[in-house]
Amino acid sequence: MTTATERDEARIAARQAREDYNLFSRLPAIYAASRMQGQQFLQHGGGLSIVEWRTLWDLHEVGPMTIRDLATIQRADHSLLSRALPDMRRKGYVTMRRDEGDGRQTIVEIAPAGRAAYDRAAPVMARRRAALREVFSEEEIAVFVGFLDRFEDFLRRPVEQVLKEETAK
Amino acid sequence: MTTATERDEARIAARQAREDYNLFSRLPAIYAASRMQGQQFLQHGGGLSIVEWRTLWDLHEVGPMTIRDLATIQRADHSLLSRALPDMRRKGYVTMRRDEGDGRQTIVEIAPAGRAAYDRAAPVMARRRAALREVFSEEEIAVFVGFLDRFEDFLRRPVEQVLKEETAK
DNA sequence: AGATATTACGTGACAAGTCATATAATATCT
DNA sequence: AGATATTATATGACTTGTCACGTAATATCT
Repeated sequence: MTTATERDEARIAARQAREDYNLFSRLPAIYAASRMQGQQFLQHGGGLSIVEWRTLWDLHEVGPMTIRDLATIQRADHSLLSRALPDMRRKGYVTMRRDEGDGRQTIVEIAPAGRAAYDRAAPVMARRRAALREVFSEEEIAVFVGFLDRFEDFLRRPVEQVLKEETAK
Repeated sequence: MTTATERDEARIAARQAREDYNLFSRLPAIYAASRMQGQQFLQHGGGLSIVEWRTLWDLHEVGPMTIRDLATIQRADHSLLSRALPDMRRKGYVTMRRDEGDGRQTIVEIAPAGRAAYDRAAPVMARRRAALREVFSEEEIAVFVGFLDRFEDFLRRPVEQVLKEETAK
């Protein structure tokens, strides 16, 4: 706690250096930078949005899927896909049909225009991934992903559980 | 590339497992989970939003700052703070005054109601950070932060530079 | 067979980020 | 002293996430 009444550049710099080690503080900027960079790469590869790219890539690699399947692979809420897909259908990128066996489900499939858009963006995005592998070794990525797994497990613990453990101590 | 015409659960599972090792794919969900969990913690600690909490914490630790200072510490665009602060002033959390020496700058200072809101949220958020230290050792956090630093450096490289390096090869 | 529970998707509402642009104030240059 | 360049903030517009809720279809139970 400070009783400082005037702006103090040294304190500002110290605060920033300290927050560099706060994982919670680091994520917003890194995530935003990743998204912005991804969007810029896609601008060079045909102009797809991040969600469009991700979805076409998934459909291209896996084949037809439900909205729930896409949400599961992308670790996102189904509403994100539910909202994006009608526009993608309008652009001719995908087809959407109700599943004959289960009327609740929608089967999404890549369409020729989507395949073309995928073909245009894929080399650019592959270059991005290759460039990252010049910065991190395969072993380092494995360790990094291990940290992310553990961090995500922590983030998904119920808040009440985390707060209750303190009371038990 | 697949020519699959039917939904295939094994392919879906394989795709998801593979994307687990794609750092770009991992970030959106982890960032969103961090934010949602942070909001839930704050609900237990007085109801501040994430941006409000971060800002009050910074002002409490450092003292008066400009909007640019806050944006620098939080590694965020100045517009995020510029937008949040008038509401925080309206709630009595902060005061805002033009700098006498430089009329372009706004000096933001924590106010009594902000200090009270900070005091209520701080123990809850401290518990969150303490709980994370039970999951990661200090050494592991240092390595993790090193990876994040390198990743962020990569993410901030101009796209043209990354794409040009391929051409040079 | 009918009632109840569960699941899949669509939509409302919102938070939190960014980039771009405009305005005002200051710094620098000639 | 005046012109030009730079900087700080405010605002427009947008993207991408989530949670909550409603509707429709299916699964399960009695």
